[in-house]
Amino acid sequence: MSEEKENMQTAGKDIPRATARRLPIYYRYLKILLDSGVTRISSNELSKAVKFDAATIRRDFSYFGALGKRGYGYDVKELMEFFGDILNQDNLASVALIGVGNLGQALLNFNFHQSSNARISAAFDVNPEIVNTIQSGVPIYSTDDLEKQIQDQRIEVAILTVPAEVAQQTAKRLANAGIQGILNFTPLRLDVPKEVRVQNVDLTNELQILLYFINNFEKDEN
Amino acid sequence: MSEEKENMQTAGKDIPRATARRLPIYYRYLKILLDSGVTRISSNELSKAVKFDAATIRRDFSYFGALGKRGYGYDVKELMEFFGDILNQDNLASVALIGVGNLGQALLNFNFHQSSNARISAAFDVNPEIVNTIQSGVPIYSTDDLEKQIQDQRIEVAILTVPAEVAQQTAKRLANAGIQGILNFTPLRLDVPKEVRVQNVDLTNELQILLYFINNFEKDEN
DNA sequence: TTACAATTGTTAACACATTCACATAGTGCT
DNA sequence: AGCACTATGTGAATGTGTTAACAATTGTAA
Repeated sequence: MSEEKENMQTAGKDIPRATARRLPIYYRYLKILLDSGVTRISSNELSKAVKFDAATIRRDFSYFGALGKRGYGYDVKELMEFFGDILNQDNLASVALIGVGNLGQALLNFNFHQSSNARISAAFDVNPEIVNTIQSGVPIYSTDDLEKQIQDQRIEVAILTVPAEVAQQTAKRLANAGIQGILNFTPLRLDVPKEVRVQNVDLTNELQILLYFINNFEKDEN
Repeated sequence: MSEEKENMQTAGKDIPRATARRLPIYYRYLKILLDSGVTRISSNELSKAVKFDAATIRRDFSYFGALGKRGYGYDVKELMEFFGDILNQDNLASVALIGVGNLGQALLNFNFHQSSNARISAAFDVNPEIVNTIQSGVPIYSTDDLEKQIQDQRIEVAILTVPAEVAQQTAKRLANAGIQGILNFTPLRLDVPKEVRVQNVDLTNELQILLYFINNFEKDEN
């Protein structure tokens, strides 16, 4: 297959990864600002809220064009709507949750929908006691029906919260079923075809990193 | 060579952040390898498992001295023990969980202890129905007792899973109580004194980033 | 013992990310 | 309308992270 790396001008330009990771954070704060009646904001004020350097914020915004006004700042509503478009906020994404254990259960309750353009529309587990029930408004299917449901419901993203032992084989099935992205909560580094994007969320790791920094740097920057 | 121990003790300051973030991942895989009887490994083999470039792995290891042998690779047991020391694996850290809601509950069950040197030894909540009970072996205290318990139990790290509305004020109390690190699951960017380290885990964000990249046909790691 | 294959440790180049610093352009006051 | 501010957008400098490439060194086999 030919990879169309140049063709991604669709919604944004060639946005640096570090900038992309900050977009949802900007978006969230802009929404808060708008809700509390703030109509304009400067990069310096925003900097205090989101804790990124003001120059970083201005540079980030500038990748999308000249969104501000010199001597004035940025119009909150305008900016928020702009980022809303980039983040596809008017388009609800259906997400599958694979593995309804402790963490899976919590994520079902978590209600991503409230704070993002995504919604868990199907969950899967092997436990016959919960299969075919509805938890937090989400139907639990048997893992046997993984491929069928993903295709029927046109689900593009999966949240993987299965035990480590079955993580790799499940990821393979997800990839075969046409999933485009996996939010991976297992500690394994998944092997997937290159067209599938994996975003790792490794809770044990985050805690260990925090402990490492505390033990090794008495005081330092964030 | 013979000053390996010294390197380990003093290395902290010079280790790049990016390297530090990979240490727990190396450690985990080395443990898996050791458990399955593997005694030696090359940077290339390890690269296939953890999905970092082999040169990156060698560079990471080299910050701690010459841990391998040319033409041979790395001794799994030696390496694992070395990283175990760096990550303070023989020293169990007591962690407080603040906020026993959906996510907090899941993290209580999660049992960090099994896969790391940390253990949740106290949890806090405002809900009188669960205060003074024990959940997953962890006592739930009233949030009123936050400062007292943290100081009595010499807890240095807190996992913050409270509602966003009270996140900042709780963080302030944690900082005042002498907490050194916060694993922040709330969507807020906390304001804390510079000696307190914050590690943000923003679940909605991770999902949004994944969706953004999928929608914009890009492909890269983490 | 010597030769060969394997694999490290590291230099130098590159790539990505952040920040400084300021010309520029627009705001808002009088 | 003019002037003093303000805050953007960005070139240049700096900082951080990754990777190609290979000399150096060791294990292993004959």
